Amino acid sequence: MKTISFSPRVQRNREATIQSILDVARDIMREEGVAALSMQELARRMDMRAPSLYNYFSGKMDIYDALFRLGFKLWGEIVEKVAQESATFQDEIGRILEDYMTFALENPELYQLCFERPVPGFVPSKESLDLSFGILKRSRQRVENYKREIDTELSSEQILDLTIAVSHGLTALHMANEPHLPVGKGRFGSLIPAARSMLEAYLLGNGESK
Amino acid sequence: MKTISFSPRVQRNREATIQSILDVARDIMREEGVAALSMQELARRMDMRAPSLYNYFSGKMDIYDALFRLGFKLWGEIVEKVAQESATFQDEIGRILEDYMTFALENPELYQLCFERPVPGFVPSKESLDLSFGILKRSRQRVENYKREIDTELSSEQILDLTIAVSHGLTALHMANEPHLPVGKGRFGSLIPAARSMLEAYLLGNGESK
DNA sequence: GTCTATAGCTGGATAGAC
DNA sequence: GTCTATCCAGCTATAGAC
Repeated sequence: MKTISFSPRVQRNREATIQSILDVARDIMREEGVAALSMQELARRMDMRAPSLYNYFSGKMDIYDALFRLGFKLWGEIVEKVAQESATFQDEIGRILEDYMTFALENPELYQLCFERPVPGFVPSKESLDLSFGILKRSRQRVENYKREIDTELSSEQILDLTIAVSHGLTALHMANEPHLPVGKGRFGSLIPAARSMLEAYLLGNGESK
Repeated sequence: MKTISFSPRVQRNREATIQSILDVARDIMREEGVAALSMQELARRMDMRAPSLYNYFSGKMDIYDALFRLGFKLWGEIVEKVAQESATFQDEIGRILEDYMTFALENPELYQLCFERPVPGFVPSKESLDLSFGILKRSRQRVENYKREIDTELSSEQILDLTIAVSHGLTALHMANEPHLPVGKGRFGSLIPAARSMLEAYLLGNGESK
């Protein structure tokens, strides 16, 4: 009887609580839709009252913003890993096509929050936008380095944007139509090899097929 | 003094009122976000009380469903027009890339409702889904007819889906990043000619550039 | 067909006790 | 840091008078 009872939620410290809030928020967004997050439901699942959440975040938009940053942090790590592990431009295109869809499948709520605009009224903070823009800039730099082996009139920005557009098109349609199927399967997921061949052929003047 | 005063809204008949409700609903969705439509705001702008709307629609989801059908009706008309006016498969690909983005720019709220999933809880009725699937089937039939001039191992379904994915990728990113710019302009809008060349080269084995 | 009234609920956020 | 209490607002939808 030396201590009073503990809430089931881990209470170690402030950072752990913040982490837990973000995790639970992601659960809600995944289950009920990104735009359906509510402070009350979040508090309910945290075994808290809603006002307590305001000790950790200044409001709902602040939570969205933190998750927006988390999404780009995770995506940025994937991009860096792809860059390190790719020997050729072809490899890198193929990996990006696949890893973009994998990211969306594993983190659908972050994918939607970061790459679509499902929440009326949510505008990422400047700090968050800077983070996402930094990833874009590093990618442009990488394409610039590959530029000598690329046979096209397109600028390195255009090469990158075209690759992003193809990746996004396949992934967005996969998520909208067959989000239950894994990477590589389904109407759009199965088109990754074709999309890769298409981009390679167009950017490298190499007609080699899948 | 034979008649009492008229509401400013056109009262000719039921059909005109329904039309007007849908128009005003689109205004709201465009201004405040697709998911932000509300019966009260809708009634306010119609100079009605909210309960009166229920004489025309069974609820908010019924309005979304009507607009979903309208979106695919308009899009279907565009696809038919493109089909009629295109002499070659190349023409048709180029027109679709451009007209898909034009449709999104001119009807952003219908585009989002039909091709993204921004409204938690909205599921199109079977009737509406049948309409959208009919457009897809006719498009597949058209690609099948072109198949003889296409040099690829892809099925006609895959050819169509790859074209759709590229169109959607460019358009979705254009709408998310630079919706104020017209077709053909901006980071992604300006990539339409490149995307067209890429698809042509891949599907027709024709390296001819833009 | 339109209205008033209202049920019934959910939400974001704050004040202030402890 | 957490709570109770509360404000204030919004919403969908229905009942029933006219």
